[in-house]
Amino acid sequence: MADEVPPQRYTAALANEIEHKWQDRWDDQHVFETPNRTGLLSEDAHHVADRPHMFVLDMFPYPSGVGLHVGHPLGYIATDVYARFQRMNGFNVLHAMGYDAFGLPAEQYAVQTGTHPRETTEANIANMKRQLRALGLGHDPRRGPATTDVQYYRWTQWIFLQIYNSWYDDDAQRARPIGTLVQEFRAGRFPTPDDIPFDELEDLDQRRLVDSYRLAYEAYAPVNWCPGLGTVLANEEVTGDGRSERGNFPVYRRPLKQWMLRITSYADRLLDDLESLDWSDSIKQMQRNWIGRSTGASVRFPVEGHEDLDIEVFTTRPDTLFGATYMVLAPEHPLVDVVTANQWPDDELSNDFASNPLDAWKGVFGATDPPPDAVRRYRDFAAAKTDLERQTETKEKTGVFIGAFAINPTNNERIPIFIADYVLMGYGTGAIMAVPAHDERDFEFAREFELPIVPVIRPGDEWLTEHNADPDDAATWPEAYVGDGVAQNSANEEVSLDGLRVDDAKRVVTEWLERAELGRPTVTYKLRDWLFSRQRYWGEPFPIVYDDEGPIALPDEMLPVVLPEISDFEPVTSDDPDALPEPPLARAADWVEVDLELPGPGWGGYGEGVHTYRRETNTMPQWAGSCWYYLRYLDPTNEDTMVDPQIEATWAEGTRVDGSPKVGLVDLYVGGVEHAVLHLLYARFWHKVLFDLAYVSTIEPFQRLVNQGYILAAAFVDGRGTYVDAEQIEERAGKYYFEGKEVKREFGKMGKSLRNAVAPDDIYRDYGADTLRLYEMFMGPLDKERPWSTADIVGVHRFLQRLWRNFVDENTGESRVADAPADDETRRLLHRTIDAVRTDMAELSFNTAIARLFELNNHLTALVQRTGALPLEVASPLALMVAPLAPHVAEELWSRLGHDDTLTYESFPTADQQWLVEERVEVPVQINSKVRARVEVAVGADAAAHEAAARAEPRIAEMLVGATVRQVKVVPGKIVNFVLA
RNA sequence: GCGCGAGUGGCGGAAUUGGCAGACGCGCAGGAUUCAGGUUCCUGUGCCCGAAAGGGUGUGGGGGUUCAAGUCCCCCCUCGCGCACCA
Repeated sequence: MADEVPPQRYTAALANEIEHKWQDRWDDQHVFETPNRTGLLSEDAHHVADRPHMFVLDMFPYPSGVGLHVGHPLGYIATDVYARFQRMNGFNVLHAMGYDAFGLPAEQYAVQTGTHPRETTEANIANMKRQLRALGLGHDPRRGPATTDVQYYRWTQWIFLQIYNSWYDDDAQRARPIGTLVQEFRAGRFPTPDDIPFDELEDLDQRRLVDSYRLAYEAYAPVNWCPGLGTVLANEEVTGDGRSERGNFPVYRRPLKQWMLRITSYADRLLDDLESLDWSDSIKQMQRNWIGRSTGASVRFPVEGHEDLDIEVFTTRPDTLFGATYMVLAPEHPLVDVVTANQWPDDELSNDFASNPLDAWKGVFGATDPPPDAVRRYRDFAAAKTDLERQTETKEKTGVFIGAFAINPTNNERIPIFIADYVLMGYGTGAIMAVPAHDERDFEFAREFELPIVPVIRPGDEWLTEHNADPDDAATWPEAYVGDGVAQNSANEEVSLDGLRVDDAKRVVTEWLERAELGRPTVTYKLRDWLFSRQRYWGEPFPIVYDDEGPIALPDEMLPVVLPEISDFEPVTSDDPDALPEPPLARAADWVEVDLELPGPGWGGYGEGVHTYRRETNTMPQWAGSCWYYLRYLDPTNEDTMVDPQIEATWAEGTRVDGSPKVGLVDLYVGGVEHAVLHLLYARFWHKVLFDLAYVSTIEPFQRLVNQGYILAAAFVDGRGTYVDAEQIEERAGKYYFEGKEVKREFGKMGKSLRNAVAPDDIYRDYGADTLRLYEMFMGPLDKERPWSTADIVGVHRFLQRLWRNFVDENTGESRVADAPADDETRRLLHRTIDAVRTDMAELSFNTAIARLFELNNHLTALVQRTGALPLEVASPLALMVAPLAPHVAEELWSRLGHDDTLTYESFPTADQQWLVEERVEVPVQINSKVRARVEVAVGADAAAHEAAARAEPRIAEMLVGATVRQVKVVPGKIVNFVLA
């Protein structure tokens, strides 16, 4: 069998031989080492001095211990094809791969086995590097740091210090060094405690005041505490049903003192600058939703019986203020305890309300006891609900009256105050004015609790007709009216909104609120500050120590703060939500206690002499290292600075796809959609801080983002609902069997959990790496999910075999390429192919580029069979066009054409216009829009010539006999259509 | 519920500005090579009628605009993803 295969056929064995040979050669000759134009790594810059620069980036991987499956490298192959293509277009392309190596799995493995996480991590990185090298990825090996390298995280710590030592100047809309804040205090721009001049404040007060403005600060605030992981988590790491994204443990809201980063100061810029990025609309929309900006007004409602107390609410519908008939506070709102009455109000209610609804307002929680007990009971009820219950439960409104009244400032009506869990403490002010006529939730609540519903916007006639509703009587309404309309019942002595449409009414009422000092225009965000500390071992230590008064930043010279060696890596985990976080580093006693002489700025008196300090024992979250790794790729060996600004500036040059100057540093960033809000938001935030502080010249990190689709694969479930190994499935007559028993087929993301992973090593063995690369690129558009089918691989493998055979005699190994001219038809096809492949590659449309190459190669197969030779003028450009996709075989063919150097830096072929223009073109002829014939006309022929040619076509002529031609439509070069009467 | 995306042969997928639907690949059928299987090469392959010529029909469903619609407009269905009491 195998012995009958021709000795020089392109089989897996030959492919592997070629692949190893070229991978070794690329390394030996440093082919993919990309020089900087200036600074470090610029020794070879003369090669590229005049080349434009391009930065092509992958989301770097976590070096997992289980190794890669074929779904992982999809994006890496795509960026590699693009990077190779652009190198051949004359760009100096930066393409490298680092490792996001801090994180839980290595630490959990360490807990189980005692193996130091560093050891596990390094072994995993080595294995992953081996697997990626086998794919032939053209990475600069000098530029891929691991976030766990001390020389890397030293700069992560340094960036933290920059953030810590900055404050956000809202007027200038940018971060500024903390020193300038002191100047502002001295100049009197910001208030000081008790209006004491800054320099007359106690040192400690100065320090506290300044600390409260920093972009990195400690806060005692409700955070996501996950006892199951033994750590706190960022909002972004908690799933919708209140569990940890990692490990799926329950998460509890608890007030704890933690490090926070002031990302909310950047909310507007993070939102607005999305406009200038070439990202998909869906990712932009996900970021917009996460930031959640809404504009409206905050309004202060006086509270009856509390002269100097107002409750502030936020609303996006200030135009409906006259219709506010009650108020709702979040159950945990701090003013609830102040405002709650001791007794229920008595009959006086019936003076203000048509009937006495007190019993309805008390509901089940206040039925028997006075308001304070009702409040306590309701709070217990609300707190006991998990987030999951809140979600799955029908959104039935619950709540209770707290016995107190606020005053609607527009009309001085008494409005009852409720607490209800449909108002969230975490958004706006944690209190709302309820306008049941024009808000669905308030409407439901009002119906439930028999509260008045006052229409202040007249619904459109269509809505009124449809619901058979009376515009003045909300009792006839089936639901709230939330659309546009004309304001009504909205006038007092100072202001009238009546007759205004919603937008105008908003403006007018907001102006009045400001004049009357009752409120002001306000913008709120869903985005919260970023919880930045974790109770883990395997992360970056903070460059922070404490004295008795609080945190102190270490000076740059004391970096890096190296992670101490300890033996017990285990965080204290528990099922008890009341357990306290306890970081493993706290156990490293000789590391935690440290004697230092700090050259402090003078506040707090910690600058003089050697003192004993305690180190911060929390570590940074995994996102810290991934926030800036792309910057380190630019200047990975620099020991003096994070990145040489001049080097950053050269890589920042360039244009967007549409030719306008780019605002983001990285030209193309490819990665998974799962980072839509986490990594991509955090990295943008850090980049903007670094921009404000003039460490980088770009306002955004990633100009163009492409999310590659997942690779799906068939997965099989047995009768018990367990996934079984997809490799052991037998198919018979459209049914699937595992160990003889029938199983059900599903499709899902390839991976360990569905037991449907395919290892790249198996594919190399059976087909070679070039085949794998080509297959992954041929499966479909990069950004679409696609089902893996090992059976389909033979298609691209056959292409490579045919390609090989067209160049090389399978039996003798001799070249079949001859320096003879190609015929015109072949030339035309070649140049059309070049033209199309160029366009497709530039648009990342690799699947269609490959299809074009198939067509050309199929044509050549017939040609070689007919003539016995492949013309050199076709062979050379073909090898070059294949090179980005299947670089090993292309290099081999190129060298067999007599070239000594790698083709990496050869020019990508350019189509000769002469061979793109056809002399004659075939045009379909339609009768009544159905194609009935085709005619050939000269290119550039006019409409009359087209019509004449069509009429001369025998079949058309026949069909036109005796028919009345009502109209003839001609689009020259495209179509002729006879419209008959 | 809101937002985004997608629905095209047996399968993966192609189709600038509306202008020959199904490129390319898999699979399938037939043929050549072969003792045979496999490989390789050639031919065919949306569906229906037909020996063929040819005809009809066809891009989730329904309507519309147009000489012409996968593409534009309106309504609906299904699937995937994200968000979800955000005031």
